[in-house]
Amino acid sequence: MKNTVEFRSICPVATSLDIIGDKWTLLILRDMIWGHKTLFNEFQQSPESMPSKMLANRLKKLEELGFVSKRKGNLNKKSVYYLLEKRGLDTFPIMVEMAIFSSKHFFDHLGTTYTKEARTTMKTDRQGYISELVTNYKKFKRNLVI
Amino acid sequence: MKNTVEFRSICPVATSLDIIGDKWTLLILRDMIWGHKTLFNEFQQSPESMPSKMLANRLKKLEELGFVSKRKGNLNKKSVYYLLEKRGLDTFPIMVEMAIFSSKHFFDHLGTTYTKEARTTMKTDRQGYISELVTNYKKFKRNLVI
DNA sequence: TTTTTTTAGTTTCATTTAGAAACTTATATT
DNA sequence: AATATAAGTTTCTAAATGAAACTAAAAAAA
Repeated sequence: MKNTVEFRSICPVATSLDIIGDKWTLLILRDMIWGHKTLFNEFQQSPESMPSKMLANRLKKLEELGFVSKRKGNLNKKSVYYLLEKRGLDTFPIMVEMAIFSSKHFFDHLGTTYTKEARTTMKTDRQGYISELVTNYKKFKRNLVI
Repeated sequence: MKNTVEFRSICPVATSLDIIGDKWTLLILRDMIWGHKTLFNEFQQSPESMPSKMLANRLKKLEELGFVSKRKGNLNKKSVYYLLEKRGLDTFPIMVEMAIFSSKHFFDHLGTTYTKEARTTMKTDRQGYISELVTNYKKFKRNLVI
């Protein structure tokens, strides 16, 4: 098992794909940003049912790359909290573009209900939407009692 | 080998990952948009050296999904031209965000030279940058003699 | 016209990665 | 003391990747 990222070229798109180009990595960050999830078993509850082996593997990689940090609970010593760092938050614009793309082109497959206005907000005030969610996350992180 | 995309959930981010969440798919689209590449062997020349099996597999998938179209050459009957359709062009904003992300966070790895001003243009006039490249591609496609 | 080259793939096979499921270890709760 | 919970790890099978050799049709060269 490899533990360092291999860069295939100096292309910025390829470089991003070398890091986040798989089916699971971004879903963890999605759950952190949109769902304020922090615990291993919270990530497991997501509708995509990430296998625990994959989850452990990707959390480790995300930590090594400085996307997230890991904190052992003080109150409950069995809990391990994963929190977003700046680098992790900076993947958010990529995910927003992904959301805009798939709700435009794969609309049928996504639930009509939540797609309609969510997409409108993202498109009409993309930067504002991003900023607000980032601000919210930071507040959540500040107030979190571990 | 599977030939239909399986959607794991109705999350718009997950849905995009189900389609473009791998190390090769977007690189083909990158070469089409930025490099105006159209032929099988042109894609093979890219610095990431995509294996021909992967390339054939991904081109087929991209065609099935309506991201690209395939045209047999008139002039040279042995050439097969791959061209971007609207759906393929619409992945461009995702790639731009990827480029902004990796040139910000993995600067050391990318060549200093081309990173500096390319990133400035993308950030300061993101929408303009996107529109121009899309316009350029459309012009290229219109004028292409097959 | 025969030979060689080019283009666009396909096939084969070894290696790597993914994923399901059962298991483990430390801590917490009853 | 017994049971449950959280966060993983291990094991094993299936699927995807990738290197390399191969193929078929068309074009160019000899």
